[in-house]
Amino acid sequence: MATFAAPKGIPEYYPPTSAAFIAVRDTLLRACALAGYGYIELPVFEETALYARGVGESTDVVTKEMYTFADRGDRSVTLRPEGTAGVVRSVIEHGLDRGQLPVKLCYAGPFFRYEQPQAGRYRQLQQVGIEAIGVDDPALDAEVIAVADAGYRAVGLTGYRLELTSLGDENCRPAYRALLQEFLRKLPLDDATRQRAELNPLRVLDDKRPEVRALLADVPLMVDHLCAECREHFDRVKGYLTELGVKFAENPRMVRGLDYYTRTTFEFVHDGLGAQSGIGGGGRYDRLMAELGGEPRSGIGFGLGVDRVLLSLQAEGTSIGDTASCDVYLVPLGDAAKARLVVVAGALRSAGVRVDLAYGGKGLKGMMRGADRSGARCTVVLGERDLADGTAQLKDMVTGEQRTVPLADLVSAVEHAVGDGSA
RNA sequence: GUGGGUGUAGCUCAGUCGGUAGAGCACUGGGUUGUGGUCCCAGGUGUCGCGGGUUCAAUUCCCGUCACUCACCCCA
Repeated sequence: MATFAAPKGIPEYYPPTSAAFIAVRDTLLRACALAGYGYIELPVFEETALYARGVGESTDVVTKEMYTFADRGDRSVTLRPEGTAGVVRSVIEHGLDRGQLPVKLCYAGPFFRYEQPQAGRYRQLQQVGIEAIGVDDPALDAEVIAVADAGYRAVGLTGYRLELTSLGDENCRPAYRALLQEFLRKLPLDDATRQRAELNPLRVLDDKRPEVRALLADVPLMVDHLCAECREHFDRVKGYLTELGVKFAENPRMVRGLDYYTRTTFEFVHDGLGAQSGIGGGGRYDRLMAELGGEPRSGIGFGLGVDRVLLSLQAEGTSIGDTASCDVYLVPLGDAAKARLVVVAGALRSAGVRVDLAYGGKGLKGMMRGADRSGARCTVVLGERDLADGTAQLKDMVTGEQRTVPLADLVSAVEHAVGDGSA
């Protein structure tokens, strides 16, 4: 009998670890909500041209990493490789930028890139992201970065750092690009790198090979060739971050893989992860709205990798999320007791208490073991003797203390026990 | 797409210098016929990734292949 396996490179989260996944995703989303970002749920696939034009024709993401296929109507569609293009498309399509600006949106979900999987790099990756469109105030750049930082701290991460730079804009980048190319052409580079220098020269700055790094010792840097406007914008972003207490380091050689970035660009890095050390990143994309056919509005946002945050937490030895499957575990001895506890379970669930019940024909010891494994704070044991007395046994699983409560008061007694942590 | 590593029980792995295999964890029951966590006892499962070669005999050696994994590239 042939068996099935999940597609290559796709992580799955099931209990008990799914609790941490949910907790990280929701905590990051909470950080976004705290700053006024409204949730947007987007299609998981879009017209291929949206990404080709939005992300950039020359990027690796577009040229070799997209899940592209023809639908039954022979339209070319692509599983979303990132979130920003879809958000911007939706903003334009629904005129979300006609109201008060900036439009502030956040999202969460799976993204897809056809890459060779390795530690921390998956073909289906989970991101939480935000986009703020329509205002180019440097205070907004600082806010976006601070929201990411707050999110990481809220999930309990400590060992990460923030790298920051400015990529300039359409006024100063073309001149710098030409300057950089001129510099690179004089270097003894291999063919592949030479080709990259012509196509996307900024990408060469990111080369990790020591011999290439050595050649680049005196390479001209964008931050030294920013126009006055970009210079001031960048300085003010840094000023706001300092006032916010968000620590950062300038990395003038930072390169992002998506073409739409302008001006402020940042990346959060965690050193406990191995080769794939970026746990989140983003930046400003002041030309994307116009590029995709909308009003020429600025924008800035980030994408945070939920999978990599989970790996980072693991590397730090930190845990997050409640792995207990219920608050109360009900243990019936006999059919009459079970009939009664099934009803109690329903009543408790209506009251918002997480309840599980021992099913199957296990002995008391086995059912109590089930109670222990469930992580429940307390257990209700109901047998024939209790039933005859009109009572039940309520046991605190931490202290081991057990007391008798009238069946009539059971629901409120359990609510109380679960609420204040003592039976 | 290119390299290295690894494929043995549900999981983590040991092992067989060639004679068809074990431990821990997990699970179930019992010790305790109405009480979990610690302890003790008992219980089961494997086409040893797949295909071929050498051999009396291959899970072991050889070749191929697939999968997983780490890394390059790139990114979350």
